[in-house]
Amino acid sequence: MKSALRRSNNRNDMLLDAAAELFATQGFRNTTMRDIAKKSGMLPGSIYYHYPSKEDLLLAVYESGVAQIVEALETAIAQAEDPWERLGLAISTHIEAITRDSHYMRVINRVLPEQVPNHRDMLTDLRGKYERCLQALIEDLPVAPSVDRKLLRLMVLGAVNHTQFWFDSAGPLTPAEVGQAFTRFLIEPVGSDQATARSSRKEGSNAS
Amino acid sequence: MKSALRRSNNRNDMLLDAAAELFATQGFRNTTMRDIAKKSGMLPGSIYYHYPSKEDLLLAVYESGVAQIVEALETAIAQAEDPWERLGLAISTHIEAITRDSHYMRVINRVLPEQVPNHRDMLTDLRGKYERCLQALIEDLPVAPSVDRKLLRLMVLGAVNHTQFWFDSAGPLTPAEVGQAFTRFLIEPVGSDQATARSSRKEGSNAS
DNA sequence: CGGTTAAACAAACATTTGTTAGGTTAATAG
DNA sequence: CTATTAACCTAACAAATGTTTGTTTAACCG
Repeated sequence: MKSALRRSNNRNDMLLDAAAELFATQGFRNTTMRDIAKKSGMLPGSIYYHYPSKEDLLLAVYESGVAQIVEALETAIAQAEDPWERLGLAISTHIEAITRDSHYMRVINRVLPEQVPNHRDMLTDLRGKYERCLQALIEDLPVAPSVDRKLLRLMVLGAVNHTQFWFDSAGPLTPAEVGQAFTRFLIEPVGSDQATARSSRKEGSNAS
Repeated sequence: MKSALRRSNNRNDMLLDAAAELFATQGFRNTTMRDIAKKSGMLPGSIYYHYPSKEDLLLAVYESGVAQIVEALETAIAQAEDPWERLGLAISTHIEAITRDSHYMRVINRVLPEQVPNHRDMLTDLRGKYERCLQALIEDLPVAPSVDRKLLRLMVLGAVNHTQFWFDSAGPLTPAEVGQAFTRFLIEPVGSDQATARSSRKEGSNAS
C-alpha cells in the first residue's frame, strides 16, 4: 500500500526554515542554494529531493507564511468587537509577526512576485489573500461618508508593511503600542489643537 | 588647461537612464550588465569605461535620484505656507516622481542598501537625506501634544513609499488628490465613535 | 531479518554573471 | 592636417549559480 511515508529524520522543516530566514534577511536573488543548504545542514543537490527548483522552494515559504499570518490575524481580531480596536489588533499582530514570530512573513513583504517569474501569479494571489484580511477590516470601519475606503486601506497597508524597515523589538515601543498609535492617528484628528480630549483607550491583549 | 572633456557623442546619460529604468523595474540583482548594455545600445564591456563596477553604476543612479526628488520636494513645498498643505504637496510630488517623472526615484524606493555591500553606507545616507525632507515637514505640523511625531512620520513615509505598488497614472485619481486624501485622513477624524458601522458605505470613488 | 525506498550525498555540468585586456574609431585640439 | 584620446568594440576569463546524475545510507514495514 502507498502510504504517505515520511521518516523521522526528515529535514524538510529545517530546510524550509532556513530558506525562510535567508530569503527574509537577504532577499531571493541574493540567497543561493548553497547558502540554504549550508544553513539547513545539507548539500546543495539534496534540496532538489524536496523541491524541484529554487522558485518552488520560495513558493512553499510564501504559502506557509500566508497561512501563518492569516491564522494569526483571525485569532487576533476575534478578541475584540469594536472595528477600530480590531484594526489596531491586526496591525499589532502584523508587526509581531515580522519582528518576532518567524521570518516567513518578512519574505512575503520583501520578495516581490516579479522576482519569481514561474510562480508570479500564484505569489500575487497569496499576497492578495493576506491583504484581503485588512480590506475586510477597513470595510467594517465606521468612517465618514466622504472617506475613500480603498485609499484608506492602501495607506494603512503601506504604513504597516513599512514597519519591517524600522521597528526595533528592542526599542521602547511594543507592537501593540504602534498599532494603537496608528489607529488613533485616524480616529482622533491629529492636526487639531483640542485633539487631546479623549486620549484614553482600553488596553487590549499582548504586550511584551 | 585640463578642462572637463566630454565629447558630443557621449552616451553616459543614456546609459544612466537605461540603468535606472532596469533597476527600477527589475531590481538590482535581477538586472545584468548585459541588460543595461543592450538597452543603452552599448556592449557590456563598454559600460566599464564610464563606471568601474555595477555597484558604482547603481550609486550614480541613486545620487541622481535623490538630487531629483529633493529638488522637486523643495520646489513644491515652497508653494505653500500652511504645514498641512505643504505635506500634501510633498506627498503629491513624491507620487508624481515615482509614477511619471522618471525611474530614478523608484530605484531609491526599491533597491535596499544591503543589496549593495560596497556602497551600503552611502546609500543609507542618501536615503536619509531624502527622508529628512519629510521629517522636517512633520516637525512643522501643528499636532496635538500626545502625538508621537516619529511614529506619524514613519506612518506617512510607509504610506507614501507604498504608492509605487498600486498607484496607476491611468486611474481616476491624480497624485494631488491622493496627497490631499492622505493628509485629510490625518487632519479630519476618519471615524467618529458615534458613527454607525456600515451605515454609510460610499460606492463611487475608487483608486486605479 | 531482508527488501524497499525515503532521504541524503558526492561530484560534476551548463549557463550566467561581473569583469578585464587589448584593439579600433572618430571627435577634438593645436 | 595631424596627434591625441574619449568612447566604444571585440573577445574572452574566472567565478558563481541553479541544476542534474549516479551513488550511498538508513528508516520503516511485512
